[in-house]
Amino acid sequence: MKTARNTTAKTEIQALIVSSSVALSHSEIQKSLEGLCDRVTIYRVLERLLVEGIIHKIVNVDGVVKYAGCHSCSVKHSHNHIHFSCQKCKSVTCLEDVQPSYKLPKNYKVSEMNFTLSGLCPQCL
Amino acid sequence: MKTARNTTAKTEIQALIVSSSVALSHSEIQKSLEGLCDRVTIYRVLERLLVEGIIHKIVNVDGVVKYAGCHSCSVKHSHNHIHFSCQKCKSVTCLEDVQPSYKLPKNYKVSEMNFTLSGLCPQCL
DNA sequence: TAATTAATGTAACAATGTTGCAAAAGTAAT
DNA sequence: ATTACTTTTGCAACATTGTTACATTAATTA
Repeated sequence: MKTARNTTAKTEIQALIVSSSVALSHSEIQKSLEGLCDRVTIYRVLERLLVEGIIHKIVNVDGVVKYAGCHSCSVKHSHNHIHFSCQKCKSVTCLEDVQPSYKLPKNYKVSEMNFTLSGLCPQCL
Repeated sequence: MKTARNTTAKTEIQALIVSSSVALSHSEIQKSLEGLCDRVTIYRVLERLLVEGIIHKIVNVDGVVKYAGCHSCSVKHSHNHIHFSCQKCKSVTCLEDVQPSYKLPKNYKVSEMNFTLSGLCPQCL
């Protein structure tokens, strides 16, 4: 059977993302790790953490892909929360408590939601 | 002064996007044009159409960048509408009538909204 | 029709992401 | 601790998407 292994790369990357208050991009992670492992390894570890449900992936409004830890998914793994993207410092934050409402268009079957607000975060305001 | 010129590339690309019921990606546009112009020209024409406010840019939840015509922006150019992304046929549609509501988090200044619902579109349902 | 300059094609480059394969490193059993 | 097994890694190569510089082409105006 296939058993997952705990490697330095995985441990470090996971700790980095989970302890961060904002979502991190691949290149930001790479910079933080300072050559601990290869570029490709980071991609593969991220993929693994996604599958394991430890982190989730966010495509920002500018197309930059970021990763954030799953803080409130311990019981049910869902990501129907708003993300806030700061136009000044480029940070992406999960606003886990904000649940938007909308009138469901007919004949559409919704299975996922992706809601990002852009503007200025509290730090940049 | 700088005067815009009507070229074949611009005319064709604009017609393609405006007449399409779904948002189109760069590669989809390139396929449709069948070598009418270079890859780079398409990027430049798209940039021009964006600046002129004829089309708008959508970054889909999967990170694919798409372009759609501005149908209801004749008076005021705003794009605070929902987009629907079909997980089966990969189409992205503007649901211009749907306006979501949400409780604004304090200390955040919102200037833009990006809301995409994923699932199955009427054609794929 | 000629002059002006916007727009294009080409080539080169950068960033991001994926894949195949051999080497390295966890894990479990001896 | 050593061995055997197989996951994970590093490397190289490649694909896609997007940008930039520069010479050429072509749209507009006089």
